[in-house]
Amino acid sequence: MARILITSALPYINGIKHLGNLVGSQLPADLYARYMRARDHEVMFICATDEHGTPAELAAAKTGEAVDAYCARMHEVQADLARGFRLSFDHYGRSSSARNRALTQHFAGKLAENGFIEEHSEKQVYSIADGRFLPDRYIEGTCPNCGYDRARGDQCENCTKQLDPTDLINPRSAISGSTDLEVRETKHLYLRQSLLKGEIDAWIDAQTDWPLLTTSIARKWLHDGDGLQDRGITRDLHWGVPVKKGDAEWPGMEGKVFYVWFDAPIEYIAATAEWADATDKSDKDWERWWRTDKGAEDVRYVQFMGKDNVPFHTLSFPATIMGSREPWKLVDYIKSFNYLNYDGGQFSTSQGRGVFMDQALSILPPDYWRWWLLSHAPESSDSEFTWENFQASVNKDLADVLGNFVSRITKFCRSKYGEVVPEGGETGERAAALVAELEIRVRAYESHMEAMEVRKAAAELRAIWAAGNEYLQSAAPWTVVKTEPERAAAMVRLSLNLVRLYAVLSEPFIPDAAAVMLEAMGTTDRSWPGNVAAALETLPAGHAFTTPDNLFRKITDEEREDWEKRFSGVRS
RNA sequence: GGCUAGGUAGCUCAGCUGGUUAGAGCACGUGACUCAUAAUCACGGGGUCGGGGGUUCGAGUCCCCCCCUCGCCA
Repeated sequence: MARILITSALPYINGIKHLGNLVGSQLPADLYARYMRARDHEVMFICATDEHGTPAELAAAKTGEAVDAYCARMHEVQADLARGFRLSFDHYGRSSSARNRALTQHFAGKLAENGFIEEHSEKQVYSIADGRFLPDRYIEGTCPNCGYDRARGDQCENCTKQLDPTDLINPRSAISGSTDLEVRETKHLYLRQSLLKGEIDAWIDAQTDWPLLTTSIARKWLHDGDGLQDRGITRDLHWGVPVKKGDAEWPGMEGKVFYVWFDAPIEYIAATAEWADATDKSDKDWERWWRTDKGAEDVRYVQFMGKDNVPFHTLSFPATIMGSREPWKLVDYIKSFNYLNYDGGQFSTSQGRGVFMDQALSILPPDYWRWWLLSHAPESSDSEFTWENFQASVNKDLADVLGNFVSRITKFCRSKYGEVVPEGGETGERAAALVAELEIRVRAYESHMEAMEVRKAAAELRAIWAAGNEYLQSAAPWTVVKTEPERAAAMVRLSLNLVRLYAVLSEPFIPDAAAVMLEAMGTTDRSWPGNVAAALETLPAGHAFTTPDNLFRKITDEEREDWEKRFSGVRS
């Protein structure tokens, strides 16, 4: 039994995520976690909402809530949706937790002690009306280069010229529109990543089994231009982790907070501590996942994320951990995803384009979405969601291939033998061939799951389902039963056992349907098939079962057209 | 403009270090079956592997040039 730590990139707090966000990290991470648990490994699966920063403050201001109340509410909304999609987090934490505050301050203190923090004085624009400093994106004005009147503080979107906020003509706050601005001197902390460049470089070089997508992004940032740059880790905001050196005050940094990218990944660790708190465990229990001096040396740590998150996880977060000079666990494998497009364009949170998690669940149960998203995960390149493809995939794979298999065998058995696994007879050559095929396919499925080859695993699982239909079709118990009822009984017995096997194998993809299948088969035996032949003798003759309702319904053309229209525009 | 990843059957995609007639699922056609959610199973049609050069006995697979899509960066 191995110990596997799994984290999914943290969804930002300001709003409901779309299906592209879901398939880019949380969903494949859940697939992997469920599979590893099914294989009897000890799994810690962690996710959390990323709550700090200006976007959260602005979103709260819009709804008229205090920012902490807004975050608490939105956390519940997102946690609810995660449950709705059956995401099996051991803990769904919050980056605004007390644990993360303490841990973030602890890391900052250690980094300072070890000489990896530098104080910089800089000039920034302060808005008197808003009572705050305005980061680059939150100040607008006229571009001195081209005259475009909505240039942002960091860049003019019209002529692409890079700007300093102080260059803008007639600058105004993008938050309130106020022009009552002044330039103030402010001090910030920088993480001296440049000093760690050699160490990070060597570490990346050692990751020979990582996908090119991951290492090439890291190398680009390490080697381009002047190499890895130091980064500011503090901001003049109210909402965030107060800047402290461990438990101690940080002179000159009063009223400032850590920048969100610094505290967010630390939340992976803090959320595990939150898990311990929530389940009445001790510090030891979470530290054995994260501290290599306290039992984590045999943990395999896998991170899931979209490609946009790769730089933070290959450079910034490792720099934080390495620079602490404490024995924290570094990631062992990063699984990154490309983007999912929506019907010829991009999913867009800001424009409300695409299908969002709450909308998806309002029209169909989670298994339908899980199956389509995972079997079309954007692994090797960006992939595309279309309603037509979704309908075809769900109807064919889930309803016709798997659902109908369960339906035809349980109903046939019920009408000929009653709702009991029939006894007698011997299975023949066809059954032996089926077992041999499944033995090969199940091993292939396992190796794809272990390698996190999500699409390939889905394709293999589908082939495993189809093998059951092929067997039934060629064995034809409905014909055999007329002349040799015992031989037909053996075929039915084998097929009912296939239903249980399918439930066990399919659970990581479609947990609800798997639960229904197991319940219908009247068993709680979820043991993984070490040997397919043996696994197909789990339900003995005389074992009672029930005939379930259809596992999946089909999506009609009318529904598809309706949804296509409903989700074509902008979310209201 | 620089960089990454792509451009393979109508659609969504596989094709590792170059090697027999280029694969899968869906869609389409024909047949079989009738237990089942008008489901299933078998067989078949369909591609000059973005374009052009080159290396090689042999290239979708390597090299060069060009075109197109997507993303990141400046």
